[in-house]
Amino acid sequence: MSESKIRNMEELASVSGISRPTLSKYFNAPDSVRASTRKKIEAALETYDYRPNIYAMNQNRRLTKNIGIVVPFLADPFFAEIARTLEQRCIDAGFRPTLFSSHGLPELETDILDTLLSMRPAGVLLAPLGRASDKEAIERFCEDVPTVLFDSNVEQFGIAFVGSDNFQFTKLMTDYLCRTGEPPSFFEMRTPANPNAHRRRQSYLDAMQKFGHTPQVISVEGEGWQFEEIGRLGGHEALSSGAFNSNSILCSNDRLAIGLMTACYEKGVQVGRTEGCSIRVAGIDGHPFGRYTCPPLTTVSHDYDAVSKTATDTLFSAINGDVSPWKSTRSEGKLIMRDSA
Amino acid sequence: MSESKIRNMEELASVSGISRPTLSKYFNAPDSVRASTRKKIEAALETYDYRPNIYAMNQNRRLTKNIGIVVPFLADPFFAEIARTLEQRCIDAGFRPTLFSSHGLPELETDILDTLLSMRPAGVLLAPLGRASDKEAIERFCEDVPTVLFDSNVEQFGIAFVGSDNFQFTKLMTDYLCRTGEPPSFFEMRTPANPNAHRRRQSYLDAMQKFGHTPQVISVEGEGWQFEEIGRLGGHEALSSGAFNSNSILCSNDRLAIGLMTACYEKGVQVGRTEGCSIRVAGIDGHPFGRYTCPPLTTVSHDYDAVSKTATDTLFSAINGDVSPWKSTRSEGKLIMRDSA
DNA sequence: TCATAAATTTTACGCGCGTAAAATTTAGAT
DNA sequence: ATCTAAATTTTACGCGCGTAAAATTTATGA
Repeated sequence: MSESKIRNMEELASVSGISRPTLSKYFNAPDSVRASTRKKIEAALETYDYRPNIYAMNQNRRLTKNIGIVVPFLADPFFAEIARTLEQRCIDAGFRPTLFSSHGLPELETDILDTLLSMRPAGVLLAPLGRASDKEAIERFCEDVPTVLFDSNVEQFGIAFVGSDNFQFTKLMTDYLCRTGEPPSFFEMRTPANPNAHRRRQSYLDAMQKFGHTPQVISVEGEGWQFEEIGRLGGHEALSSGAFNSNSILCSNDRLAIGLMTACYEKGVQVGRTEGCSIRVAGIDGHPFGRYTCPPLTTVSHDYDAVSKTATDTLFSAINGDVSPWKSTRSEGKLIMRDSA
Repeated sequence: MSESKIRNMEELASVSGISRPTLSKYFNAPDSVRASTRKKIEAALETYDYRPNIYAMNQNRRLTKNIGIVVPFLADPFFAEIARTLEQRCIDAGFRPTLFSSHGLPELETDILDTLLSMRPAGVLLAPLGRASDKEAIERFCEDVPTVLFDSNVEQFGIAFVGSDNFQFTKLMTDYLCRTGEPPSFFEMRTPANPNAHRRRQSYLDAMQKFGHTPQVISVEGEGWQFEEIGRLGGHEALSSGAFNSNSILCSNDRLAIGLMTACYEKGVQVGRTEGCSIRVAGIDGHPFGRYTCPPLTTVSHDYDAVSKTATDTLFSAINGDVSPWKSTRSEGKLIMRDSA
């Protein structure tokens, strides 16, 4: 009943009859103390409501339980979703994830790495900005902190890369489009933020060649992460000038596709694969909102579970001391057939 | 040249010729030391690359420089955007923001408050889940930590509430729809996650009465934060049964509107305000993707800047000791006229 | 009952920095 | 040159916990 708040482990030791070092051991690994001792501690914990001071803990621990999760652009639902999954896996494994978004800004990305450095995290899951990243800063960071890169690869930094197989994604969709209609043109940003874009273009070219079709790549201007707007403006221009050789358009990513579809709407061009439609539009990424575009967007979805599981498993085993050579894992995607193509 | 890393403030003191307490003072407020001293410190800092241990700092400081930002659902671009703005303002003010998302889960929200408690933050910006929140947990939390609630209000907890004027939002849109076409029906979730929904319905009812029209509220079933899907399914049902008395539909929020528009598309119902369209759809929130729906969504946009500025200013002055009575601030929204209504 | 290993307690030290009070130096003005 | 207030240094203590080593207790089996 003495609801006097416990201030520190010392006080908890006196009221619980357990020594402070044993309490310390308990908080770091409840199973490392005898069952009877654990019972006593947990009983005391219910009466007294005490929680260790994380700053004192982290100051003295060799390694904190913190894990940093960094994504390039959190307002993109794709990253929001992958971040959510990663976060949950870290919590389940007993770590404390902290989420950061670079908001598309290279300086901010570097600042975040700086902040992370001072947090002395056990590990970091980093999706770099890509082209705009300060690669030297990332390299230096990876030397100090166990880091798994995901989504987009930058050299062979960190302990591993985990992402999606962009070649398989694009080939899958190119294949589908060729089988069900005209071979597609490819719609992309000329200077994409994300290096995956180059793999996607190349994979499109490879697939078209393999199928014996003539490829066409439409590269539109635009910088930054406002992909929808870039797609819309570029789409207007391409449609006006009759640039598309095909009535099937494969977009480098879903957000670009959403923008292109808006341009089509604004130009009165019917999108879809049914009668009366004059253009098919497909994307890549499995964007959560793709289901609700009009028409719903045909796309290739990332395997969020596989990517996040591989990324966290790799990081956790590295934290536990497993030293394996640098490795790249790329998950396959699933075709999501909807009405846009 | 002696690139030997500085381990702590003590070592920096010896190499810089400045005493440790003065260095401590510098790191807490660079302007609090003499200009000449600051020069010396900053010169040393460039040669030796040292950064204070945040855990040791936070352990001893009366108050940390941490600020928690909690949103109910980060995959919603509205919250991603407001979180981004808040984050930036905290950084600019010299604080260290940490971002959390409840992911729509009440237990997670409580866990986050627990985590925050152990971080001893200087303050917290909290957008609660709403109806599903553990109100007692929030109340207890607010007693211990200076907290500004935003987006959706829960009682009069914390030091203030900052949000949008949902009455003004809804009235503005209702007014617009009445002036430009048939008075709207109102489309909402029967059991909304967010309490703002009730204000919006009430405001719709008030406005309709004021304009002398008969209101109609369509409440659709569905739980959780998958608003688009709820809107789509509810939309299908309403369209099939001919439930709508009006050809103008005001949706309680943009995501619901996006779902309804998808339902319209799937039913072959033309949305828009031009010739040949049979239904107008409007939303509320200024959702970033509303510009790219087909047709683009007419909506009322939050004043992100005003909300985030008021929220952070309120919190910062509270942290600085200003004790003012609980206050609620609600910013007005701007009508964004597009093609859907 | 006794031996043995495991768990726990005791004891002691250190982590890196905040902070307070007193002693000293410095800057700016007289 | 002298004075005064501000800045700085010195000195000293504490924060809450990790961790190591030695001493002690406990559990388990023979």
